[in-house]
Amino acid sequence: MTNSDRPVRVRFCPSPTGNPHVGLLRTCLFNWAFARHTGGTFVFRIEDTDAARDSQESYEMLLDTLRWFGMSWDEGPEIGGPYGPYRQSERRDIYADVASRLLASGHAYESFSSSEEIEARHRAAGRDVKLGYDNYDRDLSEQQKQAFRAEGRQPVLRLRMPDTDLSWHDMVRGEITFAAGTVPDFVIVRGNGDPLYTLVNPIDDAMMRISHVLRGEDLLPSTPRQIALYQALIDIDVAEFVPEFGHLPYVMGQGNKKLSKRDPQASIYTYRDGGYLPEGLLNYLALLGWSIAEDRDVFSMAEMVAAFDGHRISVNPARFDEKKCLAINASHVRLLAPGEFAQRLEQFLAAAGLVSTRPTAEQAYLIAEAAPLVQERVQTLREAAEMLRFLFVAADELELDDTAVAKNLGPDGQRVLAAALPVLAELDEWATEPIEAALRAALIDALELKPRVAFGPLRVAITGKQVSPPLFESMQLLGREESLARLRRAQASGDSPS
RNA sequence: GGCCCCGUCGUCUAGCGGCCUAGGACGCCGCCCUCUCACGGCGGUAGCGAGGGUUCGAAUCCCUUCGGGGCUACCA
Repeated sequence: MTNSDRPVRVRFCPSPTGNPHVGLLRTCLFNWAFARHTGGTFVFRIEDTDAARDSQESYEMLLDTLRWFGMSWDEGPEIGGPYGPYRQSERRDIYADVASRLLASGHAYESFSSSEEIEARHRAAGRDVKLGYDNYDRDLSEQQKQAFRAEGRQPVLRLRMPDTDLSWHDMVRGEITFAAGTVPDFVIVRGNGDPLYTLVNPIDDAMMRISHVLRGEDLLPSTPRQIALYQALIDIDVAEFVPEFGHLPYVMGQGNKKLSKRDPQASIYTYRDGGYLPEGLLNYLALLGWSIAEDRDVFSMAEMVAAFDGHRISVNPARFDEKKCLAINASHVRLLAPGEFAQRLEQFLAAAGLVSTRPTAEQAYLIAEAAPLVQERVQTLREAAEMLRFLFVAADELELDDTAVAKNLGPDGQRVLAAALPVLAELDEWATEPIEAALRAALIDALELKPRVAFGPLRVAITGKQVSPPLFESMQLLGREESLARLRRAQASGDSPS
């Protein structure tokens, strides 16, 4: 069986440290999309072998984030699967067993050298001390080992690297070769018996029958070591094959720095709480190193899945551009069916505390009516919520923007308010059309004002801001009472400028 | 230092020897639409890091060089 006709099994295997960040989720997305495209299996595994840094909170954020994005996993935490458990902290016996077999078969050996000793040997031989481990303990005799042990030394386990070139065909970068002798024997088990990432990651991939390893570029230099380990694992019947590798480009932050986990710009939660749509963020993440076609960059996940065959992945690092991310999100906001947009807006308004957790009938009505007014004006749900805030507060609680007041509610503005109030008060039918007609007659025709001059003061009085949903619709939604109250309040505020 | 990866508009990219006087998107700048802001429409700005080859022909292939990045842990 060749790699190309083996069933596709890919995995996402983060370590639960810190916030889920965009680079991590980009990698997850590519794996997920590849699995869905090929009809393969998407495995979710938690690499919690570093007790000092791992946290339960981080673990839960990871699951939470995948669910928010709608990236479901076929095997993994909480659902199990045929190759479980899927948390490495629960697999320690497996690693101990494999490590001992590696040792017994001679693929691994005990190494007693301290880093000082390694360095000293390099110095003595006139070699560069940065060369790394010198494979000194490869062929220690039993007596030598006994002697070290007698000194109280705890050996680490190292993998014996083959003395051949190590190369592979990278799914995104093509042929990559590391010359024989450039990769020293590396540690797979600590002196205290703890297995290292270098060991457990390939073991799990092998035992879970992972066919394609799509991961960050930072892991590229460790690939020759893993291939060597795979060969050893095949030899002792733990692995059946060496998977395909593909190394995804970095996601960079502003400037030319790799996006740091601590950077708020990197945190998925910054976007979720900021009112981004999961499909919008996902779409942008997909653009970080992949393109669907020559002249398209807005697409759905269904379209991505249909197109994502592992090709067209870029080799260049991608900078995370917040403006473009926002623009892509805005496109998805507009793409939402009106009812769907209203529903998500309702959830966001509730989460923001602007409406009750279970909106009242009146609130639900307002949201349904107002949503279409803002859907094409905003880029995020948060922005929509802010734009509609005026609908959910009483006239006396409405905050008036200072500069908006200064620019619109001076003497000229007062003249507008004075002219508008009686007309509106006497209006027969309180609906958008009559409101507009009456105001145009009273302000544009009678006072000969330009529209923007005429409606500005009313807009500020009604919404508190210079930028708002369409004015007449806003007044209509607010109702006559409330609208008149706001206009009168604006008159009062004009009397005593602050 | 050694090893490895990368280099097309400001940014993300298309391009895989002729279709390229280099296409799209975001951004930015104009104009139109317009009750504000958006949306939408139209137009504009701006790029193959450099130098050598190979070839009738190079953004595309080769070499060198410069620049950026990563790894070089008993982290992952």
